[in-house]
Amino acid sequence: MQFDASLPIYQQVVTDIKREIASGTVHPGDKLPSCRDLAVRYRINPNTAARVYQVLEAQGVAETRRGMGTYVRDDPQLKGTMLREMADGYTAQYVREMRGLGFERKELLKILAAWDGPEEQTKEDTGNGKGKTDA
Amino acid sequence: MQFDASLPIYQQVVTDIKREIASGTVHPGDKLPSCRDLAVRYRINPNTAARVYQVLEAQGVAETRRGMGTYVRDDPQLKGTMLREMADGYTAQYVREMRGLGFERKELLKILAAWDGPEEQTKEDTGNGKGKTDA
DNA sequence: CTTAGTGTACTATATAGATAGTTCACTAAT
DNA sequence: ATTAGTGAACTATCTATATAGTACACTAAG
Repeated sequence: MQFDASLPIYQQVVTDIKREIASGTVHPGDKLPSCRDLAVRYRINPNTAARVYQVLEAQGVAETRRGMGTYVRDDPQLKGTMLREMADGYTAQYVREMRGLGFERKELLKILAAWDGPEEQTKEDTGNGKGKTDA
Repeated sequence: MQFDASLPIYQQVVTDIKREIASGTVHPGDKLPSCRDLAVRYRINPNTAARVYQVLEAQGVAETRRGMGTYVRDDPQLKGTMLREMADGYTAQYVREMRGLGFERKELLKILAAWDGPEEQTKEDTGNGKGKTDA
């Protein structure tokens, strides 16, 4: 995983773990990696990894048991709640940004329907621009 | 304007000025406020304001003439170029985020079509949650 | 020339973030 | 009791950001 320099690393890792829960890759009750393992996986400092778990616990996403590890909160509704929360957050931000540029919802639908931009780069895909917004 | 603590202020001001150009509030050739005026308008430090113009110049959006001020580059295509650039950037990010949550384009269209969430708060709008994503 | 307004450059201070390294406290297994 | 693995708590250093304040160089207008 590569980090965006304009956002704290620990926040990006927090978001990534929440994404894994929301998308069903990690489940409520699952044990998360130890601070030291997490640091290795994301190539970050163990202190930064510990901070990730402190934030997740503060947000009610994870539970920490000293000496035992950190676990995803065992709440069957957790996945659905987080999926809705994150999707709504992304959508609200997108609509806000596009409105700031002068686009109304109707135009957003047209742009998204025509969107074929950067579809997951693969090895063979040399990534020629292809078509984007023609508005 | 209020700033997001998780992003450098100068970057947020840069984006705001580019948004004004893309949406047609400010036009190519227009004179931008002086560093000191900009600092007053955004309630930031004059040094931070100067940095904003350095970034805008580096990005080819503005031209600085020492002793005279900073101007939006006088290119008739600038507005269109920036509008496309910013809209594509926002859309690409949105699609990427939602795909990470497991949503395909078809679902995005449904979510956006049903979206009525946080429409620009006005004085009368007390901001009750209203309906959001029901996925 | 003088003045006002411009961008630029510098010193200094303060804070947040990230790193490195060490140590401690708790838990489970042996 | 010992050991290994866990989170937590420190000290220290470094960088980026933002602030305050001062000074300088250039431009146009008087």
